[in-house]
Amino acid sequence: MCKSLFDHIEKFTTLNPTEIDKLESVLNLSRIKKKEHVLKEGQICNTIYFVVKGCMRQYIINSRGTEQTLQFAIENWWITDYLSYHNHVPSSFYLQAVENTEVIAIEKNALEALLIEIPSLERYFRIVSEKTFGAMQMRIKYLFTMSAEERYHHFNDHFPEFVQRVPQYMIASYLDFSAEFMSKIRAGKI
Amino acid sequence: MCKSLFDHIEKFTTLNPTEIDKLESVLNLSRIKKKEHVLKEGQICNTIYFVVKGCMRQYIINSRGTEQTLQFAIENWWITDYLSYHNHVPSSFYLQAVENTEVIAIEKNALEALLIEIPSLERYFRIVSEKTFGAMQMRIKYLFTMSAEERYHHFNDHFPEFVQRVPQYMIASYLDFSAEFMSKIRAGKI
DNA sequence: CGATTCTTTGAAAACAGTCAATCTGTGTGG
DNA sequence: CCACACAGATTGACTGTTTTCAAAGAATCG
Repeated sequence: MCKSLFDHIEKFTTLNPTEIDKLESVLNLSRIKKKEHVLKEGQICNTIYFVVKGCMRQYIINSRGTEQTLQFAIENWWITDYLSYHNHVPSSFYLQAVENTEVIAIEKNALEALLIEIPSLERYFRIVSEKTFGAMQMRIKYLFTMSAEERYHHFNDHFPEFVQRVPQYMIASYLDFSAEFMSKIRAGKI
Repeated sequence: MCKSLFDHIEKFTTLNPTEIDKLESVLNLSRIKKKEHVLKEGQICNTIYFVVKGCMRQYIINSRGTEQTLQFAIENWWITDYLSYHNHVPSSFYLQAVENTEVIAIEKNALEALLIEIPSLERYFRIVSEKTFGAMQMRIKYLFTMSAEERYHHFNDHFPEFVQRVPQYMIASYLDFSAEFMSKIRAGKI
């Protein structure tokens, strides 16, 4: 069901029935199995994804062969590699389902054409992008100013349900410390 | 002169003469002296800034009283605190001129009204925001995967002129290490 | 169950920070 | 034009946080 997307759009702008129809025609509802990838390093990203249900993540594999999660997307978040998407260059990232996930996928060509046709939709994506950017600025602030332990507690306090939901090693790398260290923080051994 | 902004807009979309006039009417050209602030922590950010000439930075003061630069904006970049701007909450950041800087400032109210009027402009800001977001994703990747020394060399290789232009302690904090450590890297003592 | 996948533990080591002192350069006022 | 003040850069000794590695212990899933 695409209702959650339309509800989300309603928060920022309005679409008339014709516009809704047009938008609906470019949406591809898709189920991604846990651990399945929708993008791998080296591929060009031509799609943006809206999470209807479940959880996606963006990660890289570092020089020691360990996965590091850079971003999560849960219900009502968009996720893609915007650099690859806009510049048509190979991606540096993996996009993977953390759980069995339902997404709405939109292809770049179809979307870009539609955005020119529907200013309200352009507006929606502008606002969402700017807000996400604001969240990213705060994320960098936290990474820069808090110790590993502080980052863990802060995240745990703000997203307790999320911490239950995904494997610890993904949270650890998202907060930029090792899975072992997170385990020690949790055990109160720090 | 606002030519640089119009040139930048031309890269992504086109405005007709009427639209250019309307846009021009909301632009405030302003000179910011080196070290002068356009936003301080606790204030609500109602303005976005386009750097015509010079350099601005976003920074915070950490718990030990040290400034940490989170973002730079040089010629043709936009800078603001998007969280404060969109949610109308007190900012966590300082926005300051690194050099004597010419900016084009636009007030939120005027801009948001204009964006509804001029879809092409909405389009411009959407694309710029998404591209900046893509750059931020890469920045986080570098922060996560490279050692302090690697980050320094990488930055130095990609932006040698910029490293000359701003104080080292700002670069150091932008790359998330101490000024002292940067000094040691430069001296080859690492 | 049996096989992964994920988490925990402890010891040793590395990386980078802190602090305090010194050095360098640059712009300003006398 | 000099002297001084101040901002920025460097240095070394010490400290501490976090990583790495390896091994063992839970938990989950077909």
